[in-house]
Amino acid sequence: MKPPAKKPPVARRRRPDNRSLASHEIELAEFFVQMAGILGVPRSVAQIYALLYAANSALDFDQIQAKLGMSKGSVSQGLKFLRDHEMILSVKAKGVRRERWEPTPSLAASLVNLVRRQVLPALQQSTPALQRVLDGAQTAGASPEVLERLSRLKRWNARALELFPLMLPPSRGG
Amino acid sequence: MKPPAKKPPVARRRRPDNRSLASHEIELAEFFVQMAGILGVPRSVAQIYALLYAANSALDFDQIQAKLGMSKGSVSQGLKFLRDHEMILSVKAKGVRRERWEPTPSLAASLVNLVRRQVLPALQQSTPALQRVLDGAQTAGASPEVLERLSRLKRWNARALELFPLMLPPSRGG
DNA sequence: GCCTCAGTTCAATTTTTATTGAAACTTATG
DNA sequence: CATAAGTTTCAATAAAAATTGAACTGAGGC
Repeated sequence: MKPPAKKPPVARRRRPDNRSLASHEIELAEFFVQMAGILGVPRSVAQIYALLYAANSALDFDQIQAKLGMSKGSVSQGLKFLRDHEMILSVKAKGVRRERWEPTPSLAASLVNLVRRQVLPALQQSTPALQRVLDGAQTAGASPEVLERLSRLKRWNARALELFPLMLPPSRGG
Repeated sequence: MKPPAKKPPVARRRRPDNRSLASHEIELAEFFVQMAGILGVPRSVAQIYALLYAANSALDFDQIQAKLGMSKGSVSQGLKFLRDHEMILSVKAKGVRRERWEPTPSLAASLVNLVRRQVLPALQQSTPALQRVLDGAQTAGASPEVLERLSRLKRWNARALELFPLMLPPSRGG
């Protein structure tokens, strides 16, 4: 587990100093980076999202790269992640090739999506696995307490699978 | 973000082969490891928990180390983590120095604890931060849309802070 | 009071994950 | 069709996180 933030986390890494960002943009990025950390989303993705979130208008690839001092690769991957999770939308002006990005209206929906994509596949996989575990334990002569624990786990798993899809309609087309 | 499990994840790392674990114990460990991954809990911790979860009786330090083929350091830190999050309990027989461990009765409560400890401090910190962001944006002449987004974020943060403590009584003594 | 056992700490190391950047790919457009 | 803008890919590299193990601590027993 990541070391729980000891003292002043003295910036050891050579990060661009983002002179072009206003202080409130920097602070918002810090907020998103922290939240993203909990969800296992990389810093660069959170930074991009924060930038778009606080922007008065949609931004294009190069603006993002310049403002954050980030490599093309990171910007591309970050935008892909955000697109895939329906957290940003492209705003196309006709006659303009370049895509411009802004956050989707509902951050809430995006977050639910994000969590669902992490958790659902795991839950689905584990349904048969937990059954096998229970069978194995029974065969191996596990105590009644252990069998009870394992059954409870299996019931939970099943219930979570039922409940999850109700949180929000799945993304269309997926 | 961790590469999303490409092909057969051919075990590259030299992990102990745990010959002494029954197949259902191994499969349960895999389940817990996967779930732990989502919560950002290290593999070794999940393995220890799984071992205790499927054990017919409480296990001591050396038994855990032997069964999992893990270093003393990892076992010590893993047990500390599990203790700190109230996921295991020590069962003391008198006249015996060595501590023996078993899972706490409620995995649910433990998980809520775990999540709360990750999220609550972040939410608390961000309350003033988000206010500053909003003020800064206002000063910097942000558009009404941006100001609206930021206010919504702030309201959410506040609401989450209200709601969280209701999930379960906080651990006593903390 | 010393010795031993049980466990902890933490610097060094290994493993995993994120980021970079140059080359490759993909269209719109002259 | 050639060009070039816009973007993606991916091998190499950097950074972060987990694990190890040897030195250390401290509670009991003797």
